Amino acid sequence: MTRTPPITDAEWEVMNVLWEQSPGTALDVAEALRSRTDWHTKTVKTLLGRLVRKGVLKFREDGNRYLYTPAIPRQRYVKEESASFIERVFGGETTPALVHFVKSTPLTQDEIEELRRILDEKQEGA
Amino acid sequence: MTRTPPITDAEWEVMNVLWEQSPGTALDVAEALRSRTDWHTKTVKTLLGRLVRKGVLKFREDGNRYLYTPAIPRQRYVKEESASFIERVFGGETTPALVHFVKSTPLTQDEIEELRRILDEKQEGA
DNA sequence: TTGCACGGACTACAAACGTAATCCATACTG
DNA sequence: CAGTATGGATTACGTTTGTAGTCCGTGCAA
Repeated sequence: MTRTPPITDAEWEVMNVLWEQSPGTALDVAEALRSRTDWHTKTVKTLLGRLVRKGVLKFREDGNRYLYTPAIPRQRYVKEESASFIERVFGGETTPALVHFVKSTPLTQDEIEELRRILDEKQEGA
Repeated sequence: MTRTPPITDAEWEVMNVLWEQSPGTALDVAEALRSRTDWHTKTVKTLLGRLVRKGVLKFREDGNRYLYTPAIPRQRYVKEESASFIERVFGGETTPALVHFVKSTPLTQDEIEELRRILDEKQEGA
């Protein structure tokens, strides 16, 4: 369980594409991002290269291009990023953070039900 | 409602001190941070200066030094930072984010109760 | 009264970032 | 076969960030 290398905002965009669907070529990623960003393909390639160097992406050759695949599961990053976010914004206090989110997120009836179920499960587990 | 200027990790540390208690001198802040960081006082002053330039902090003179006070409420930043975090990590989907947090946060009985109450309130509001 | 300690202003400076452009090999187009 | 488009590798470059250091004025200690 080597430490996960920190990734930047721009790199998150790229990873989100590949976590969603992989493997993918540089062009695949660039096109997927075209709707959200206006990055030049070159820019995307730079980011892919940096991610490979960091060990967050792997690739295998396919003819003359690379097929990229995440080397670290999204889950790991979600966990870390969440922790560092809560640390920064809520001083590490997860419960206040949670309360804040529940209060400030608009929820449908169904979603409220779902959250209740989850709370029930937690209560049993404990 | 002018846009809130982005603040960095280091700047958050400083702001957290002053949001907690203000006004405060540079030395106050530096000392409050001493437990969490090992920043030189000069470093803290640089950060204070940057925050003032960004308009996130105000100050008034008090003899030969400044008394700093937040110019933007913590609440605004919590909201923004939360939004950008969720955008990045959960692609803007707040409900999955919420579910993730509820599932992954260890909660006491009381906290579970509290969250249930909050859900009840939301349900009534709707 | 002399000098230093502390305050803020300004300057420094390497690493990380965002955002490409250039270089070079090769594959495809005509 | 010539020229061009494409792919990755390398290089670029201004800005932001973390982390101070230097400069200069002044109030306090001796």
